[in-house]
Formats: sequence, C-alpha cells, structure tokens
Amino acid sequence: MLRTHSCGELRPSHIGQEVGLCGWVDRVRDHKGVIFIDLRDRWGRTQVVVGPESPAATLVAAKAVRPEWVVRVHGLVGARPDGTVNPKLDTGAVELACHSLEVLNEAVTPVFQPSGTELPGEEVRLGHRWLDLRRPAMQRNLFLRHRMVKIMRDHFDELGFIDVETPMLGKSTPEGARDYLVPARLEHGAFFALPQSPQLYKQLLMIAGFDRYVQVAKCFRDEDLRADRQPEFTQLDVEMSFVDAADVMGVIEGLVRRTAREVLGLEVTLPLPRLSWDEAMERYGHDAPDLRYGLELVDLAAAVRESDFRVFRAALEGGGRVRGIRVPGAAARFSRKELDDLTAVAVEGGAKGLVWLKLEEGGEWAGPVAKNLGAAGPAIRTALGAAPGDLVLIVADSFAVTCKALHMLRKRLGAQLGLYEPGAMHFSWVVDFPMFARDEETGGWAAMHHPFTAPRAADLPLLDRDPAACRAQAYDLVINGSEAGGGTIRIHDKATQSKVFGLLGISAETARERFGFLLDALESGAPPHGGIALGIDRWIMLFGGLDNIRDVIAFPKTQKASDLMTGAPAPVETKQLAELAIRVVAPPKPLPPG
RNA sequence: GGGGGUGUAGCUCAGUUGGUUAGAGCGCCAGCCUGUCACGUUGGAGGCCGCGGGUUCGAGUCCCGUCACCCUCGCCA
Repeated sequence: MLRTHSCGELRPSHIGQEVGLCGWVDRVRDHKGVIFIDLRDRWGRTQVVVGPESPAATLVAAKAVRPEWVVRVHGLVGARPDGTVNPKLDTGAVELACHSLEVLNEAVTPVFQPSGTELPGEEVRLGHRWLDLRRPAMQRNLFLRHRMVKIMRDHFDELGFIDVETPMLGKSTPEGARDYLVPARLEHGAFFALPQSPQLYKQLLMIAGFDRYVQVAKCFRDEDLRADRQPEFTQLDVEMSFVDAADVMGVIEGLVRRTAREVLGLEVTLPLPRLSWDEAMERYGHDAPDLRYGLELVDLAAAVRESDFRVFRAALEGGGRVRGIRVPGAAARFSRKELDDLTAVAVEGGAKGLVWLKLEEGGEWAGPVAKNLGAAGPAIRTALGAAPGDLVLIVADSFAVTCKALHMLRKRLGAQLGLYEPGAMHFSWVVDFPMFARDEETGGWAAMHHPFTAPRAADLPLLDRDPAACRAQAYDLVINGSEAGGGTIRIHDKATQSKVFGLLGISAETARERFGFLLDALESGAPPHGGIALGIDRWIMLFGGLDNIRDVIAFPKTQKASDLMTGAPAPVETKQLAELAIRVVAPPKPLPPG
C-alpha cells in the first residue's frame, strides 16, 4: 500500500501518528515559509503542511507541486493551532506535518478546475469527463447510484429473486422504439439488435420456472433524446410468476419505502396512492401527473353549456371539452406579458388559444373574453370555487388537446410559482391503462404498453366488442411527475395472445416469424406472470434532486447520441466494412448557400 | 423533422445605437509573503469573437447559411 489512510479519514484521534497519504493536489497556498497543500481523494480532503520543520528537499518539492498532480506524502498528524481549525472540512481539526513528498505523477494544467466553484459548460465537462468526475458533486452522484443499486439488489435478493443475465445481441422487432443494430459477420446482410428491454427473455425465464427474476439491465433505444433520456440506459428489470398486479406493486412499494428511508431518511406511507389512467387524465391531463401540488383540472362543460361564447360552444358541439385550472391568488402575479407566455405554452400543447380570467374583488371576471361569458360567468366561478384574486385558465378543444395544454400549463405553473418544496418526493401509481390507442399513422390499434400485456379479466369480452374501452393490467410508478417505472401482467394463454395480435394487425404468420419462440413457450406450460421495469437512471436523478440524467451516468452521450470524449460514433476501416459486406451510402452533401 | 436558447482568452462571463487598441473574475507564468484554507499582493503572457458567406467606408455587434451543445414538440410499444 502506498498509503496508510485516506484523505478523508484523519481525526483528532490520529494525532501523533505517522501516516502516509496519496491523492490529487486540490489547492496549493504558498506562503513562502510555509506551504499548505490540500490533498484530495474520493474520501475527502486533508491539509498537508510543509514548513520550516520539513526537510529542505521536501520544501523544494512542495514549491514545484501544481493542482491535479498526484502525490504521496508522509508525516505526523498534528492538531491545528488555535484559531486555524477549519469547520468546513471533516478533517479540519488536524493537519499533516509533512516530512516527505513524492510526486507520483505530474499533470498538465487542467482545462477546468475540478475544485473550482464555476461549473464549466456541459460540452467541456463531457469532453474531459475524467476531470468532471473528479468534482465532488459528480462523485456524490455516482456513490448515490452505487448505494441505490445495492439497495435494489439486496431488496430483491432477500425476497428470493434470482439475477439472470440476458443477451445483448438479440433479434430486431419492428414494434416500439428504433433498434440499435449490429451487423453479423458470419451471416452477411443479417443483423442483431441491442435490447430495448429484456422483455421476452424474462417471460421465458418465468416459463422456465425461475419464478422471481431480477436484473440490472442495460437497454438501448435509438430515439431522440431529452434531459431524462439517454440512448443507452439502465433498468431494474423484474418478473414474477403466480402473481397479480397488486403483488408486483407491493414488492416495488417495499423498495420505494426502503430506498426513501435509507437514502433520504424519509418515511413513505404505504400503500402508495393509486390513480386510474382515466382519473389521471381527467384530473391532471397526463398519465404521469406531478402530485406534489394541486392545480387540478376542472370540467366546465356544464358551467358553459348555456354560454354563447363561440369558442366554448364550438368545442362542446364538436365533441370536445372545456376545462380549466384555478390558480389561487395568482391574478396579481401575472402581467399581460406573462399571460401571453402562458398562452404560448397552451398553443405549444396544441390549443388554439388560452382563455384567462381574473376574479376581481367585486366578484366580476376580468380578461379579454370576460364580457363574452354571460350567464356562464357565475357558473364558472362556482364550478372552480374561485375567490377574488384567483387566476383561471381555460382551454376548449378536443379531450386530447385540453389534456396536453392544461398539463403543460400545470407543470409550468407548479415550477414558476414554487408550489412544492425543493426536496419534496411524491410517489404514486397510475393503473388501468387502456389496452390500445389509435395509431396516428396507420389508423389501426397500437399497443399502449406492448403486445403481451394482459387485459383485465373483466374486460376480456371488450376485446371483441369495444377495444378502446378495454383496460390493461398495467401499472406505472410515478415520482414527482416522472415515469419512474412501468409494468404489466402478461398474457399467458395462446387464445388471448392471438386475439390481441389480431387487433394489433399482427397476422399469425407475422407473429410466428417474430415471436414464434414465445408462442411456442406459451404453449409449453406458461405460468401466470407479470413484472415491471424501473428506470434506474431516473430513480437516481430524482432521489438525488437532479434535473438531468447525464449527471448520474459516468459516461453519457449528448443529445445527438455522440460521445464527446471518445468521438463515438465514428467511421470504421474499410476492411471492417468489407468483412461485414456493408457499403456505406453517404448522405448527399448539403447544397452550398445561395 | 419542428420550435427556442447558447457559442467572445484554458474556464465562467461582460461587451452600449455598427466606430478606432475586445474587457473582467478564475486559471496560467514570474516576483513578494511563516498559518492559510475560494490565502493575500505586484507584474506578465494569453483572442480564427464557432465556421462560411453577405450588407457597410467600417461587423464581436446587422442579414443569410451552417456546425456544435442545451431545453422542448414530434418520437420514445
């Protein structure tokens, strides 16, 4: 060992001991006669003092040292003189009186200072990730990730789950997200696909009798990225046999409680609140509502029924909805300009406009369309329970548009008005999703989750009569308005599976071609089973109070899915392409301007 | 694919209505400094103003295009 202790370890109890430390030079404060070196490692920081008592050679060596050099020091742990204790450091009561300093490695001047207070731009951080990861904040994030994954593994291990690895090289399935493809050298023109999730494998493990499966699984989806989406991400993948939805949710609730307790010191009351999908859409306009604050959506159809205001009338006559949000006491807080901004949010959500109203002290509505309300005015006030000083936002459009626009407004208002505490955590379930949604492109039915999702037993007859009304045995875990996990009970009988395939427009031949092995397996004694997948990266992000998934991933990619450090993706040697029988058809060059 | 934001010194940023020599803090280099801990202090070096066009007597600043990064809609069963 090159060291006897870490840089975060020394305390007054070590005073008088001869110790050796290794680490990175965090900062140097050279006072000519005495030099202070803050030595940093992942455990903390310790002040090393090179002074008149140190050997002359050590003083010379210390003079040359620069930030981010890697050094090894030996010396005596001493109490700091009166008045020089640093309460900001865990090791701040002691210091190392250095009698030898060995430079293990010099370092070029870093592009930015890991110990600095100014956070460099993300482009710089990603390009020099090894430096970025030296920053204590990033180290904390990765330690948090380790702890949380450990809790997950312990939790499932204790419940008898078995960790099984599934292949990374699999078969492409055209449903769902775009696949990342890997060409097959031994079969020209054929491709593997990286898994979007281990969905089919885990079902096969149930059919094989493993009963309770868990895996920390890397997943790949070649879709456009967001603050909370990376092209490769990690799921805690879970599957159980002989269970219903409540059983799966119960296991996850136990994990939620345990994680909240151990990581945040927070007691979560179980069972978690459950909203049906219908209720979530009705009250919040979204299937992953942020329940840290209110601002519920209120239906105003009855209130405006008699109104002549054509915006309302047109929406209702067209089979749409008129819905609104009451923002308590916010009338004075929103200027004309800010209301224009809110209108822009609504328009971004697909609405043609936004009706805003302020309730004045006299009980009269104020706003551009206030005088058009007529008898609807008092009715709206009653329906929303509005009080003077309240701001009301109303969207009249199709159900989908009112959901989207009001959801976006709600999100915006929650953040802008600070309606929740920074550290607040809210966990809930959204259940009973529709089995099918209309596919915009084909006009046919599309699976809301995936084609193996079981309908609720009571809804089985609806598969023939009214697929739109058919609800799935599906459940999404929502944390602070973020989808943190989702799962379903699977179809385990061939007849139901065939029927669902039929509705999805997947012919028997196609089904056999794509998932023949699963169909065969389902006929070989498949137990009732179901599971869930948790987005680990998102969990870490949410529990860490972060707003960006890249900060909990050691080596993330940019929004264009490139790695600024390695330069991936990059062209490959012609020889490599030849072995794979691949010819690159370069995209046409963009025309020069003019 | 669409919308928005950003791009000026190694890093974080300022830069007026288009005007002469583009600034600050941090970092870097050198000097001074024996108790600092974001040490202090004196001096110095450091610029393809993302890139390419255009307008203009003159462009960091205006216009067009383009690239990169970020946020977002579509997309993500």
